[in-house]
Amino acid sequence: MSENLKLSNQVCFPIYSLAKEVVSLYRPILQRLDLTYPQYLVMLVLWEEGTQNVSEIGTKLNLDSGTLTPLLKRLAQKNLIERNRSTDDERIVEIKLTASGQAMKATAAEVPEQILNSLNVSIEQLEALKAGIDNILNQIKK
Amino acid sequence: MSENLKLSNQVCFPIYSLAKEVVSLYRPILQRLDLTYPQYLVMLVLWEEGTQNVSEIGTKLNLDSGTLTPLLKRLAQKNLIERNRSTDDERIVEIKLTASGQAMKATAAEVPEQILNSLNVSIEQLEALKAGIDNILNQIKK
DNA sequence: CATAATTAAATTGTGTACAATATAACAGCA
DNA sequence: TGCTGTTATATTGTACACAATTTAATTATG
Repeated sequence: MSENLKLSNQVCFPIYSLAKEVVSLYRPILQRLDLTYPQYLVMLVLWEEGTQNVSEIGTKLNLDSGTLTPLLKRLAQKNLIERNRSTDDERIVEIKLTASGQAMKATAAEVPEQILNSLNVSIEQLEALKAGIDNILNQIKK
Repeated sequence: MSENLKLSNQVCFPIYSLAKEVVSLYRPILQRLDLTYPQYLVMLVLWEEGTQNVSEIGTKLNLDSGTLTPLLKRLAQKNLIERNRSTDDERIVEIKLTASGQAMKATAAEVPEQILNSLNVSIEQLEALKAGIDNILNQIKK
């Protein structure tokens, strides 16, 4: 196989591995908040943008209702969010932070710093990686 | 939050998204082989390196027995591999390609090219991304 | 040699992911 | 109004992913 052809394996597998590594870097840090990484992503969306419906969250995180519905039920069970059918359009479920969910934002503010520390990489390296990834993500979406 | 602190989210989420995108690029292509991406990775290891035991595969792919045992049982059910306890050390399960699994190697040879095409990115961009990812992966492992 | 410690897989339980389908609600229109 | 098509979410089924535990086999040690 030519070197160019091997390249797809040599890039795709590291992407797959890196994503798992990143999630496992978050795991011990988020454990203190009793959150998984996808749950943390949902909370980030709600902290940044306030009440959202399921499909808005799904669009922002690239997750469908088959993933989000049970995840959101778990967040509701932890009393971090409320799930309410819109009275306006009863197909829509609005996801709203509870006081407890809102309060968690302050504690969670430490997470990025802890991740940056455990990533153990220079800002320049991160910027370069981000540029490379954004580049590919944009190409793929076309 | 400072720009530097935001950076971890701005890098980690794209990594997580890109990995999912990559797997979903493989999905339609691997579907013709009736393989998932993790199953394809296991087959690649066996095609490249021959008979391996479970933990050797796990080390190479960063997967533990909780993931591999059921995955390998599915590959065995498709008659692509055989699972045999080593007579030498009965704790060890040797994973060996069947004739059918070996034969699939030829068909699977087209996969990298199809992925490269659907990635729709220049070799240079891929090389740059690979360098960035390998860099971070090495740092994290320390 | 007997027992303790280690090792390799398997199992169990929880939590994503996503395709396919189902359900209910809404919108457009004859 | 009644029907049709669309939309938003939920459900079902399959397949990872990994922590924690279990089981069986091997190795180390007194």
